[in-house]
Order: sequence, then structure tokens, then C-alpha cells
Amino acid sequence: MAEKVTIATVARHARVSRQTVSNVINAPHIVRPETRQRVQEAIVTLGYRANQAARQMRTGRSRLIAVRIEPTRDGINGSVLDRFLHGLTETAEASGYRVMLYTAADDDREIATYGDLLSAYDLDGFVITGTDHGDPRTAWLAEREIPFVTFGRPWDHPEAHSWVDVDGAAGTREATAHLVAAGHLRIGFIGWPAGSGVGDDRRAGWHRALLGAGVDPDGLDAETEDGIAEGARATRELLARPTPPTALVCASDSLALGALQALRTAGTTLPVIGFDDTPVAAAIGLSSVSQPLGDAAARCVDLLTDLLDGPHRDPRQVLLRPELVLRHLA
Amino acid sequence: MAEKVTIATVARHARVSRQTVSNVINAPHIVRPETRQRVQEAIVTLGYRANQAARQMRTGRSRLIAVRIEPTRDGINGSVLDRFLHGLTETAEASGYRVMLYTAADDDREIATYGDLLSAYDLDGFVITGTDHGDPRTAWLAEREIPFVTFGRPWDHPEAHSWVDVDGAAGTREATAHLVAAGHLRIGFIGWPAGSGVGDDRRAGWHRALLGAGVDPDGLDAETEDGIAEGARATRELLARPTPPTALVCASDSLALGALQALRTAGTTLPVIGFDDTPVAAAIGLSSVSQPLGDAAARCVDLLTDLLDGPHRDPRQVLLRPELVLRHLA
DNA sequence: GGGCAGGATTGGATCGTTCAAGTTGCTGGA
DNA sequence: TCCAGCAACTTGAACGATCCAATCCTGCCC
Repeated sequence: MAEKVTIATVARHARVSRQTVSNVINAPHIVRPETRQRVQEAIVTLGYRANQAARQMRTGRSRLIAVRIEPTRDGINGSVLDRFLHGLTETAEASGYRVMLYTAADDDREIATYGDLLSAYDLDGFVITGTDHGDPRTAWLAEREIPFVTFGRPWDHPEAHSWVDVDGAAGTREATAHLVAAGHLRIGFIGWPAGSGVGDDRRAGWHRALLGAGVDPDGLDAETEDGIAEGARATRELLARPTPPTALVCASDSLALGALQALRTAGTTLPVIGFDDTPVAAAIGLSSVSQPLGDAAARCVDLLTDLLDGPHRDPRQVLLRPELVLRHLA
Repeated sequence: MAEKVTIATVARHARVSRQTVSNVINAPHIVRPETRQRVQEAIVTLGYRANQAARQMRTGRSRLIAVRIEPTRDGINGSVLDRFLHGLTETAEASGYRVMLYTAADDDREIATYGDLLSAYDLDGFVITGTDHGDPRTAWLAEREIPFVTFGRPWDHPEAHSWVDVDGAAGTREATAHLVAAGHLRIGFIGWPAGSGVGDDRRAGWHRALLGAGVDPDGLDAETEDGIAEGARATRELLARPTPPTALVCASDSLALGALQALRTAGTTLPVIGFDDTPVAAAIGLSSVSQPLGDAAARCVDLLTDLLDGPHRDPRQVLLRPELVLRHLA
């Protein structure tokens, strides 16, 4: 069992004071090169690592960022957050930060957890996923000037804080354009009920693409909650309309999967394009709009470390383009 | 901006000393009930929360456990770890612990990360997933007497340390028995190459079930790496044998998915049962053996907190039974 | 009423680090 | 010669909790 190596151990070994060792670590330029060298050698020889708890007590900074892990809902969309989380952990490590997880049943309890994490662990910042109109969580954090970045736009006030998002409209527009190029005109859209920022955005992309192609989107749109069964129901409903669509763009892979099931049951085949490029889409050969989750996570960490360490602490925004992944089903 | 509430603030407010407040928190029984009451009220009124960094400096304990987050490999099996992680975070929170994530490219670098986490953050313990024969990580931790629990058995030395695992053999046995009960005799198995603990275990369950039903398993077994394409190839190979199977049990949902694709291409249908009950299986109606991941995570936390706080610090083991989830494809 | 036992409470030291305020030694200008 | 000015390094104090040892009550018994 190796004994604890503290800054004092290093100082003794290099025959300098504790503070000089601290300076070598935190402000190397004020230490004479030969002394710096000697201290650095001692650090390596002894395998010294700064104790974060002690550092944190003095500085109030922990080099820890918190991310909420959500319950895996329908299991399909959960994988999106999973991939995001992995990217986040990797990039954070590269920047010298570590990721701490928390769960919360609802917004109120999530806010309570913020207080807990901040006072107990002196968390440096938060990455918030899945924001919505008038989110109380971001308001709480902003009020207390606690650094945070959201993955997802604040739809009400686009420049309220730092965020990273994926241009959903661009994704559905590209998907729709691809179907137009393949000769389709009556391209249906299955999306979520109006009112959610993400859902409205994805619908808007399809809408604009159709208008751009000179097609009237009227009567080609179905609104439903997310889910496989819901997607199937919406598809049957669309097929029963006077002029049914000849291709489908969906706001999620769950809906697209439901659409495929409904089509199979109805004995029809139409091209279907989903959204999120989940493992399920890959597994069954469903074309889908893929979000650059690794990139998004990396940019989140960038923006957050900017807020924490950077010279310019103004909020910044990043909008990433998704990519249409074509598979044999469209 | 609320100012910092320390143990001294609480002490002043309740007109007692810091030590008494500390006692109320850590050893309530030695404080007179009315004093305890007064202090507890002060804690609530002021919203006091103990600063972990300060506590940790004195006690050397951080109430933090570390879990590795793996790169999402084929995306299907990744979800297993995701669900496990969620359960872990929830249960840990309930026991007053928080989960910290780390990544590592290989075993050596993972071990290097252990040292980092331990000296920088004074981590209390580790939950290790995906152990294999002669794992260097568990050896490293055991040597230094660092508390850890694995999700997955140490196949070489069953009682070397605390672990939680799911009885894979019981799962494949039940799947096979179900197919036998449905009238099948020549039930094939698609599994991984011999040598991996998990893979051998799952194969053994199928093997025993067939023997129990009086069927010779010879020639009904295919070995392949994990993956959809690999599952499809193995299936085609099995179908080409002199006496092809009339039903299939697979060691993973990826393999099962490949099997389904191969069967569809071949214009055949056979009942197929997968393993892990991933979202993909649920989405396409594939029957699968479901691991109780939430339970497993909770037991991992239980065993770990036992090692950390408990009176009995001997390693303990937990083997959970999986459950066969039947869907329309079998 | 004094002494005593026992538990409740107090003050001081401590964990490892960084910040703030020194101390030392050297250079150079008057 | 003297001292201002600076660079390089050292020392003492502080962060907020817990541990330890000493002190203070309180009730009880003789």
C-alpha cells in the first residue's frame, strides 16, 4: 500500500517549499526553469497527484460537471442520450474535467438536486439535456449565475445562454428533398403535437422542403405522441385519407418503426425516413437522420469550459447539421 | 446569491458548538433529544448541506463510486450497460453515494485511471463491468484492498470478491425448454466462440436443456463473433446442414437479429429467441431473455456499500435469474 | 452539601491545497 | 554607498469538516 504523496512530500524531495510546487503546477511561468525542472522530476518520481478535495476547498472549484441520466423511456430514444453521454465523458476527460451523474424525477426535484450537488460537491457546471419552452431549470441556474450549457435550444430566448443543438429542420428538409429527388411529391410527415420546440422544428423542415418543391403540404401531416403504436396508428390514418402520401418522413425512429409495421400490415411499401439514427434503425435497415452526438457533446464541453476557464465568458451558441443516412428501406 | 452555509453557521444559529452539529449528523444518539431537535431545525431552516470536500479531507472518504462508460459498440448491446448505469445511479443516490464516470481504451489505461481517480478524488469504490478470465483490473484493485464489485462473475475464482451476475445458463435453458414445450426437438444455438465465460455459460444452458429433453445437441451448435452479419452467416450455415434446426436460441439479440434476416432472405420462418431483451428486440417483436438490470445494479450498490460501511466486510455474491420475454416471433 | 460518575459540550489540531503577505538576494540608478 | 525595484522563493493563514482531549453540567449518592 503506497503512502500518500502530498505537495509537502514533493516539496521536501525537491528541496523547495510547498508553494513553489503549487506554482509549478498552477503558474509555471513564475518559477525559474531549473527549479521547475527539479520539481517536475520529483512529481514524476513520487507519482504525485493533486488532491482535488483539498484544492477544491481553497478554490471552490471541483473540476466536476454534472449530467442528468434519464430513465430509459421507450428504449429506442434512450440510446441518443447514451451516445451523447459517452462523448461528453470522453471530451470532458480530455479537458481535465470529470462527469458526475444524477437522476431526477421531475424539474422541481432536479432543481433541488442542483442545490445539493453545488453545496456538497462544489460542482463547476451543468450540462442540461432536453430543455423545453420556459424551462424552470435554466431559469434557476441563470439566476444564480451557475455555469451551464444545454443540449437543445432555449426556444423562447435564442441567446439567453450557451447551447449546442442539432438543426432538426435541416435534417427533415434533407430527408424530404431526398424523397422529392426520388420522384415523390405527396410526402407525408408524422410528428409530435405542435408546441414542443424540437417537434415543431422538425416539422418545419419538411414543410419548407415541400413548399420549395411546389407541393402543398396540406393534408399530408399527422400529429401524435411519440411511440411505435402511435406511429402505426398515424400511418393508418394517413393511408386512409383521400390522397394518401407516397412516402413518409417521421420525427423519430419510434414513429418510423410504427409506420413500417402499419405498412407491412396493410400490405403496402412506401419509403420511410426516421430521425435519430438509433441502433434500431441501423438494425432493420431504416434510413434515418443522424445527429452528430459525439460532436455535440464535445462542443458542449467546449462551451462549458469556456464559461469556466475561458477569457471570453459570454454565452455562445452552436448549431450542428445532422446527416441523412440512407439504408435499403428508403 | 445565497451565501455559504457552513457547520459554523448552523452552530451559531442553534447556539451550540460545531462539534455538536457534527454529532447530530454523524452520531445522533449521543446528543440530547432537545438539542438534536434544535440543531436539525437549524439545518433545515438554513438549508445546510455538508461540504463533501471538507469531510473527505478529514475522513478520506468521498461517497463517490466510479463506473466505466464503454464506447457504444454495435449500438444494440450498448443499451444493456445504459440501463444498468441508470439503475446504478438511482440506487447509489438512495444510499447517499454519487456516480462518477470514466472512460478507458484498454485494461492498462483503465488501471492507470484507477490511480488517478483514487488519489485525485479519493474514490470510495468501483463497479466493474464486463470482466473476463484473469482480469488484470480486479487483480490490481484486490492487491491494494480497494473496495469493488463486479457485474459479471470472476470465472476463475468464484469467491474471490463481491459480484453480481445474471444466470445466463438458466436463461438459455428456459428459452430452450420453451421451444421444446412448443414441440421442437432440433433446437439450434448460435453463440460466441468457446473461451468467454459469459458465452460458455449461455451455451451450457441450451446444451443441458437439450440433453434433458433427450436430444443430442451435436451438430446444432454454431460459433461466431457477435454481430448481425455474423448471426446471419451462422444461420445460413446451420440451415445448410444435413438436419437443420427447427428453432433457434441465440447468445445475443444481435445474433438473433442476424438470424431473422437470414431466415427472411431464405424464405423460411423459424422461432428465434435472443438474449438481453434490447430495445431492438422489443421493437421488432423478437422474444428474448431479459436480464434484471435494475435489480443487478441495486445489488451491486448494496454489496459495495456493505464493503464500505457495513459490519460484515466479507465478499458476497449474488446470482440473479433472467426472465424469458415472449413476443410474437417465438 | 460535597464528591463523583457519566454524558454532553467545547476548543484546538488536522487533512492538502492555495492565497496573501512576507523574506531574501540581486541589479542598477542616484 | 544606499536603497528602490524586482524576481524567486518561503511562511502563515485559511477553506469546512472531523477527531481528540479537555471541560462543563447534571443528577445521584452518601
